[in-house]
Amino acid sequence: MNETLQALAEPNRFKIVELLKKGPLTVGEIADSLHLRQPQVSKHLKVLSEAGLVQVQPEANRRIYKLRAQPFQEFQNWLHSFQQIWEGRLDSLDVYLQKLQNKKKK
Amino acid sequence: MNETLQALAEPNRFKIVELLKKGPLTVGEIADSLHLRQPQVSKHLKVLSEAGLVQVQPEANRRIYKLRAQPFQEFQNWLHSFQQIWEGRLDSLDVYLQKLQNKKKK
DNA sequence: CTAGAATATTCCTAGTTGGTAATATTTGAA
DNA sequence: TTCAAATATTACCAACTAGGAATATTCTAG
Repeated sequence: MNETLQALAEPNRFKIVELLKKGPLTVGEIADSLHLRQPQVSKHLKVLSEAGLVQVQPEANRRIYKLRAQPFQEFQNWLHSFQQIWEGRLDSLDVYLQKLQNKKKK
Repeated sequence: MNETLQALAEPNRFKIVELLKKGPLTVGEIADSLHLRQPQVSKHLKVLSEAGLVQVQPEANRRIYKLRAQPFQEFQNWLHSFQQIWEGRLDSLDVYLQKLQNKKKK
C-alpha cells in the first residue's frame, strides 16, 4: 500500500501510469510521449514494476509495459474505508470537545 | 492530486491519516499514539494541511485536527477511471502486437 | 503578570532520489 | 558475424526532505 503510494507520488511516474491507462506501450513510446530520456523512463518503470503497478512483456528487443489491476483495486478498498466516515460521523468535533471538557474536570 | 499523493506517500503521514480516521485528535495525542516527537508531528500536519487532507480547529492552546473529505473523494474519482479498463480491455496485448506487426510491414 | 503546557518554527545534518551521461546487453537485420 | 536499434544499468551529482535539537509563540491558570 505504501509502496504503491510512493511509486505514484512521483510526477513523471504518475504521468506514465496515466499514459498506460490508454493501453500497453513500449519504453520508447513512453519516452517520446512524455519527452523524457530513455534511461529515466526505464528507471521509473523499474520502480513501478517493483511496486507491482505494471507488468512487462518482452517482445523481440522491445518491452511492452501495461498496468496491473490489483494494486489499484486495493487502493479503492482502502479509500472505501473512508466513505463510512463522512456519513456516520459528519462532524464529531462537538463530541470531541465534550471529551476534552470531561478530562479537564477529572 | 499529485500533492495529495506526495503527502500520503510518507509513512508517518500515512499513519497520521489512519489515526484520524477514527476521529479528530490533537497534536499531542497523535505524537503519543505514534511515538513521534511533537515538532515532527506538527511538521507532518502542516504538509497534510497544505495538501488539503486535514483541517484544524483551534481550541484553547490545543489544535484539533480532522480529515477533510474532498481530496479522498477526488481520489476515488480518479481510481474510478481505471475500473472501465480492467473490464473493456481485459488484455489488449494481442491487439498491440498486431499493431507492432503492422508498423514493421509498412 | 508569571509559570507552564501545547504547538509551531528555525537551523542543521544525513539519507534518499531524480536527472544526466556513459556504458552494457539483447535482438533483428543485412 | 557485424551493425544498429531498444532497453537496462552504473556512477555521479544536485535537490529535496525527514528527523533532531533548540527556540519562539500562544494560551490557561493562578
